[in-house]
Amino acid sequence: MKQRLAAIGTVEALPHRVAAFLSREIESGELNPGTRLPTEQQLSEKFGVSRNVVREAIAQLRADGMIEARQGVGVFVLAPEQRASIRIDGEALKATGNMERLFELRCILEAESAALAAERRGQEHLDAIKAALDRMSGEERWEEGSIDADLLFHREIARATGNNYIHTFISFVCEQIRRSIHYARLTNPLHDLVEVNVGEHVRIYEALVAGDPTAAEAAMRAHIVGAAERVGVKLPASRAAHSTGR
Amino acid sequence: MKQRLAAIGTVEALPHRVAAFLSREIESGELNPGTRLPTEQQLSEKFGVSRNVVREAIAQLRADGMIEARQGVGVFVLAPEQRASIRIDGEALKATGNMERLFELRCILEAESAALAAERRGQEHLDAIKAALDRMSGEERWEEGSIDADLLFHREIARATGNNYIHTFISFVCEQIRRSIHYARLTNPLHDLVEVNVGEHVRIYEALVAGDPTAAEAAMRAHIVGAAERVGVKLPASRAAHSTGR
DNA sequence: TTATACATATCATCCTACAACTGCGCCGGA
DNA sequence: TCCGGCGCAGTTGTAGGATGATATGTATAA
Repeated sequence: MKQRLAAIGTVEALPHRVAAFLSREIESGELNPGTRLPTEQQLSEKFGVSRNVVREAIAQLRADGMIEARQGVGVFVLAPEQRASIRIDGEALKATGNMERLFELRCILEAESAALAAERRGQEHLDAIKAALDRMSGEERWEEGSIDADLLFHREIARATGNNYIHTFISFVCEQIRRSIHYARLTNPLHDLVEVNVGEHVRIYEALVAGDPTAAEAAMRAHIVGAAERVGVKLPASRAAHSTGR
Repeated sequence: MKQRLAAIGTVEALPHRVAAFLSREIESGELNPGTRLPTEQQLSEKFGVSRNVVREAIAQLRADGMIEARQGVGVFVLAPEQRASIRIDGEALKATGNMERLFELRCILEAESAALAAERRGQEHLDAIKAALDRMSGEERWEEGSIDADLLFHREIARATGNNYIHTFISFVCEQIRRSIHYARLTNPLHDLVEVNVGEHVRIYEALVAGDPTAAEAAMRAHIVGAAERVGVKLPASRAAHSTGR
């Protein structure tokens, strides 16, 4: 039985499509943990691809810890708790495509990140943050380079928390933001208020230098609300104004 | 030029070993972002394996967003910030201090999540949360089933925020937590204080029913600090006590 | 009944060949 | 000299067969 893999116009690689198909089947619960997948032979016939392609697809799923292959026996679906690694990919988030929600998450993460950074930052962190700030200020308009510098500024703050998980998460969110910005530019003209943007960053930086968690958090919240508005997103007020004083 | 892959006693699959080798080279900075990897042919000769094995290794790295393959050109190293996915593997949790950092991240996400959920939850959300709570209470000891119910409780709260990004992130962290619990159980005996744990959850639930964001956030922070302590992790006090009153 | 040997199924690896794509240089014409 | 088309070499992508390694079930013999 041959089965067409979503015949989109895209030239996406075959292994990726097979992996995505199996992945959906597993996530949706059609294939319960513990069940055995069809053999490589059967899968290659089912999808109309070579076994080689199937093997690469399985390699991807196995790298994600979603399945386990036992030589001479078969390939089995793993339960979430016995997975060796976990992954979030950008595609999963793009589906909702809701910039407002993305900024909301960003606000949560970065506000706390700023507060933690204010308490824990060392001189080297301040230097790195300052360097990013300077790069940002040098730009005339809000171009690609200044977006880079902007996001670097935020990543450096995350790094200053000393918590690698926070750093990883914020880096990830920043990349999503970058893509959203690209998209937003196409739909509605951005207000290139460079000086406003830089001013907000300066206030965050000053709070970090002062080692004042409360001020850093407040400045960060204000900045993200502002940044959201500049790309045409309005955050719910209740959360935006949340816990600025503790 | 043949090169021996770390000849550990383990019978780990060849593709995994190749992927690990390349991964280390990239992480350590020996291969800068933008540089081209040797061709599949060269790699297969270098490692003394077939090209097929090399391809599977590359497939894994590509799934991690670490490299990018362009047909007819070559395979290139991607910069960390342009990776399309984030991944954390279980081994990393065993490093000292990682669990503490993980709980710190969890505290940030879940505290805000609880506050948002208190504002936005509908009746269906409350029902789902209550169902998880009941399942948890039914258990005598802190067994696998109650851990499932516990994490489900938290995921349902995340879902009640109506923000899919938050839900995805918290689900991700929850899986890490599950694993850290498994690991903690092996090293030090857990205090099976079921009633304490359930009590903390009840207080969160009540705050959600009441629609009180402040109380929900406080209850969640108290719970996570308590949960961390029960697996032998002490969160920094400054953050644990943060902004419980706003 | 039990234990050993065999047959089978399946994944793991290797191999060769070809297709698809890219970049670059060669070559002919204006 | 300049320029554009065209083919060639190199690289990844896909196909398919062959063989080795390993686990599982089965049949046979003691």
